[in-house]
Amino acid sequence: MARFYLTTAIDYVNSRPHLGTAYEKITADVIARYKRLCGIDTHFVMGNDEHSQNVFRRAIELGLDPHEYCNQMENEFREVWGKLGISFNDFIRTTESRHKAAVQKIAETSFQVGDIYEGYYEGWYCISCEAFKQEKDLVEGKCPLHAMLSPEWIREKNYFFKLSKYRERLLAHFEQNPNFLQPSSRANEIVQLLRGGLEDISVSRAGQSWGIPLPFASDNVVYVWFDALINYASAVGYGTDGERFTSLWPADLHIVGKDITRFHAVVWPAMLMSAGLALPRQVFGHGWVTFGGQRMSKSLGSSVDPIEVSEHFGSDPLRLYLVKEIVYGNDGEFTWDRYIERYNVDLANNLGNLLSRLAAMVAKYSDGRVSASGASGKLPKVASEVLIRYKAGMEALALHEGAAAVFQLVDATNEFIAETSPWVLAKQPENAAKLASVLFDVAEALRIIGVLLIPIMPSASAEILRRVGETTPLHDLKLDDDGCWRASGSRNIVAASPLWPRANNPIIQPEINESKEKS
RNA sequence: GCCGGAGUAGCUCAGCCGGUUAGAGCGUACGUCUCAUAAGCGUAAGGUCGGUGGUUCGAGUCCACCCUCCGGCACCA
Repeated sequence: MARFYLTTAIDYVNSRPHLGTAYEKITADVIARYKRLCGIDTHFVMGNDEHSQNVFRRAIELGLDPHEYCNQMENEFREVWGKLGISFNDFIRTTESRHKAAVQKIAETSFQVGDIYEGYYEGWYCISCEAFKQEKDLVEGKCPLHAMLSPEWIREKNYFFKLSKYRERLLAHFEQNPNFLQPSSRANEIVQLLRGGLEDISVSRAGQSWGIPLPFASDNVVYVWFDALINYASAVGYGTDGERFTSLWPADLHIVGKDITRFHAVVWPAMLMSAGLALPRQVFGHGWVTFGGQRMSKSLGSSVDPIEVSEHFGSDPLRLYLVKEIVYGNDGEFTWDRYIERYNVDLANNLGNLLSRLAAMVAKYSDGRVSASGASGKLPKVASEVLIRYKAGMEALALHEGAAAVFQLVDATNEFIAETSPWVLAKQPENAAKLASVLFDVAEALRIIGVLLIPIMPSASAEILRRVGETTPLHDLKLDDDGCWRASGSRNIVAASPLWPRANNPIIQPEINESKEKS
């Protein structure tokens, strides 16, 4: 059986996830569910990144043991992902022993082949933070968190990874695998970077307790990327379950934010080369969800709570909005006005209303049941064209195109009803066969719509399929069979209250904090 | 400063390798059906495609310069 291993970036546990973070998980989930719908054995991994001095400090501030703090954050994250319908198969935390084993194994392997060596790292060091600071992070030469103290220029012995050694191999990989990093504009940036040369990177810090010790130098803990990136391997058994690792590695797709594509497209592949492991097949760098024109950020007051959004209409409309309205790979704006607009148009007026129209007509004209009659109108052809466009979009990670294709079938079905006017046919006994055919076609189009929407709106799809009499359980439906027109059988059509009531009253918008004027 | 991206109808955006009257959705105006969630369907108005100058038989689509906005420029997840 074909398999697909998909990951998102693991998240820093500094606060509850905002809509921007949720966007990444939702789009990845759409891909995962799409692959499953295609009958592919899909393994979808997410997780939390817990080793960081910031996390450690935050826990201390709250008077918590860091592990305890991370446990609490895990629960919060899991709760949000659960409410958004994220169907991950595994959730990895970097403090888990399986992760520690993998990091140490890769570090050891890399060390053995001579890719990790002792060196000196220099920089501004804030004593209170117990961490090095970048020049750009300092405000007037001071640590923004501890402005009372002047940072010190410190030279520390730690370990470096020979990133520079892999420059040519990485360049060759980019040349030979033009789809390795998407969107392609990102790949161009990376190639430029590689041509310009690579510097070795520091991969450890001395004198810290919160982290994974280097196996060959236990007074050093592994630093940031050399820890976090390895989650993709540790989650599938590297260092703990070789058989499992062999069956799942390499990853087919890493979904990450565009800001960290470099680490996934340069550092991570180099680490894998050093450890003698295969590279992931593809990395996709998505854009930001902006709010008020700005990237979501708690400190700027430009963040939106995904749970708050989903409490209005449910998680499905939010998922649809994010997938359909934002070109995957580009930035996209979230506004409450536009969100409500799309909800009303796509879901209340078009798809939801279509479902109601069908149910009412079938109840009135056909005793709640539709049967295939042989002759069909234009919908089978439209449906097959839509299926092709849908698949093309999803396969190419143009998720917005896949989603848009489904709604082309919704539109065509509403048009078809207007063109055939079943209410007129119903008054003409001689047109009974025609009427039956029209009603069946509409029901069948809706059934296909329900199937195609499974990855995007899983809960709503289940309800749509129930109402149009699809009896196969959701997880048994397969795109290549059930996404095609079925010109046979008869089905009960369930009449029920509107799936998405029109939102006529404006939502009371949550207070938007004015972003502070930056001086 | 360097590199890259973007600037197309009121709004949000499509426009691949240059080719007939520049597209979609929403919004607006008008018309229309009545099965439906005052939803559906149809028609129309609306754009000198950031600016200037080029290449070309022909440019939103290529080139140069300029203006505006955004991102990246490496140890920050």
